[in-house]
Amino acid sequence: MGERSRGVTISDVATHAGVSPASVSRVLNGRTSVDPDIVRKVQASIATLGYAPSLVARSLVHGRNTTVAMVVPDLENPLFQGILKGLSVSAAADGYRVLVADTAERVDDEEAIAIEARQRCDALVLCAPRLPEAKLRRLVERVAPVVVVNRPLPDLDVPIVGVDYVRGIRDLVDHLVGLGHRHLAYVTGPETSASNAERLRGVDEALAMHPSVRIDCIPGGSRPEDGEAVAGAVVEAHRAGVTAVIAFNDLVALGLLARLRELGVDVPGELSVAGFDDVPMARYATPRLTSMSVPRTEIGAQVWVRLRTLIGGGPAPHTVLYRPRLEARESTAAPAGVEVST
Amino acid sequence: MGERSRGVTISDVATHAGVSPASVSRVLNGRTSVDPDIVRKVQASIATLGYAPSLVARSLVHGRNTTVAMVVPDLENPLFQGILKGLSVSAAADGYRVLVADTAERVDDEEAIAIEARQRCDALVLCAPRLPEAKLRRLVERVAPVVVVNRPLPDLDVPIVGVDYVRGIRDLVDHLVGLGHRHLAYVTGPETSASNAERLRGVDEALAMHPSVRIDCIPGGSRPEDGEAVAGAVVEAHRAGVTAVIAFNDLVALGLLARLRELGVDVPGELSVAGFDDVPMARYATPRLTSMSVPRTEIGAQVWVRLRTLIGGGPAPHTVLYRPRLEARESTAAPAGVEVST
DNA sequence: CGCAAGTGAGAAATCGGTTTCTCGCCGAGA
DNA sequence: TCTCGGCGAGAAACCGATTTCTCACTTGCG
Repeated sequence: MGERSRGVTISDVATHAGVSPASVSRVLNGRTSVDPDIVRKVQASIATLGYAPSLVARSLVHGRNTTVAMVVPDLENPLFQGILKGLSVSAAADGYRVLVADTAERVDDEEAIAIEARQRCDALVLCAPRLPEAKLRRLVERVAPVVVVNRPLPDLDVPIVGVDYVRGIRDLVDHLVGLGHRHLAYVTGPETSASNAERLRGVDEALAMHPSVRIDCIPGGSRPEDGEAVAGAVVEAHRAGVTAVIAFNDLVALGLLARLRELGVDVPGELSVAGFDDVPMARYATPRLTSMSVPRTEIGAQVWVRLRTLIGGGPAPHTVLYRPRLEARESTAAPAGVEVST
Repeated sequence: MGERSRGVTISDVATHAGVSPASVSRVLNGRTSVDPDIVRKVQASIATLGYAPSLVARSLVHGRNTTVAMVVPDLENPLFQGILKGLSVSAAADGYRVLVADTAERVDDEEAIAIEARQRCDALVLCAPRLPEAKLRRLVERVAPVVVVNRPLPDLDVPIVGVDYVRGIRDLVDHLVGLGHRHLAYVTGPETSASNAERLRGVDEALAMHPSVRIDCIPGGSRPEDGEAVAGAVVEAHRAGVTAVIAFNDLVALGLLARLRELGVDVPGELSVAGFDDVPMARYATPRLTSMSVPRTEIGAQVWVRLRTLIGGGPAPHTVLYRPRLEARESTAAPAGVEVST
């Protein structure tokens, strides 16, 4: 595969150097000591013939690829991009490469794609926010070693790296309530999304902690278009008393922000808007978008740490949840007519 | 690798079914006709044992991986993300997977990374906007089959898929001149970037076509931070008479836009701003950003078409350049005091 | 000086499949 | 009835490395 000269093999090198293939292999891997004379001859032959060992053949012998796969629903999602980046860079430091498998949001193909991808690699990273939990559990067992991203899977010893959306939403609500808001709205994500369910739990918990606060739900989505589409409903909610809106994620928030401006709604003067994920563009929005920051590349790095342990035969590493950090920017402020008390 | 049961091989299946490994292989691949009885027995055994053939072993025999690699300087760049998406989806349709190799902008490692990535795969996609041309030419020969993205390489029969930045800039200048602007500024990209060089050629050609127009260059960069950083210089240029700014890309333009707003500059009232690439967020900026749209995923798809031809041993496919399409939005308008004539 | 231990290099087995080779068996035509 | 062609299945070679096995040759110590 990797050889440009259409196939110079280890035997070719051996013949050319007048030694056995085994010796060439020894020189290459330096496991045992070999006669300096042979080393020199072999190295010369390698250089002359332009030999590069076949990684496939090596993989066959060693039973591993030094490759891992990452299955994602949509490569265009900034969250997964960040994770991929972090994973790919960390893995590279250990000589591993990452293969991507975009399921194009087709939940039905997800299982097959994951299995196929797994066959090519030593391990798998699974980002499957939409896959029903039962299916996911079955799948996870089949494709071990595997690390799951952003899905709680109680009672399964699969390492998970995720974001504490529940806590994140609570913190975000706290921020808004602290500013003086009492009537909020949450623009929901895709119904089947696991992380949307988490966020809804966050909303519930926040309500429990702030009995005087009300949070309405507005059906939304996960992309900027959804944010634009929901702007009308948001304006209505605003008329009904809502003073702050939390969007499922930043993409939705950014779409919403753009449309609100066109509708003449002043953010944050009339209405506060917050997103989630802190995508790179959030801080360049108008107004700069308040968001909950999640360490995308750090998550990717942590995924790699766990994957590496599993590949090495180590015990299942612990699950880890990152608590999002509030990035308070311009899009959230005290509601009209409320003095900020400090 | 892919087998969960720690290695059930084709021989195990053969033994269990009471036939030869060769027959199992025949059943699996269906090349020649086999006794229906054997087929049934083999399939039963496969199901019972939960057998899955080793793709590595297959690769060794066939001499190919059904995997291609894509080398990118930075996975966080929306352009490369789009290309990766398009490539990955198209390749998947033909049973190929894509391996990513992020060089983290380290030009010096690019060559080694590319070669290593190539060894694992059947072919390579090279995105190397900063690699010096001489090095790139050498590299391209070593890693064939390869498709190059966004780099002109005259007199080398390597298929290239790219964007016609020269033409794009010319069209963008035309747009601004058409609006009435006569004094523009171009915020440059990274000095070593090949596509920045192309854009500069576009600037030159535009100047040649519009003798009365003046275009100043302002050293910039490729990220939003660079756009913010350059805002001061842009304001100065504005004072000196510049009425429209073209940024190296959308990221820079968006950063610039955010900072200009803070500086109290009205866009497009006082100053028009345009970007390049039409990243997803461009249309949600404030004001919605005028940009030159490049078909990111389509480029990825075209890369795959060419790669597939090369892998199949076909003749080097033709190079293709996409002409960016103007997406005129709110961030560009006629300069103050100029009536738009139509 | 002789024998055991140590060293290093080639031969051969192995990884897990595919593909070619070979041969037995069948039916058809002479 | 004999032979030739065709077909199908097992045996064996092969893909390109690594690793174990084997053995000749040193070396060291008694």
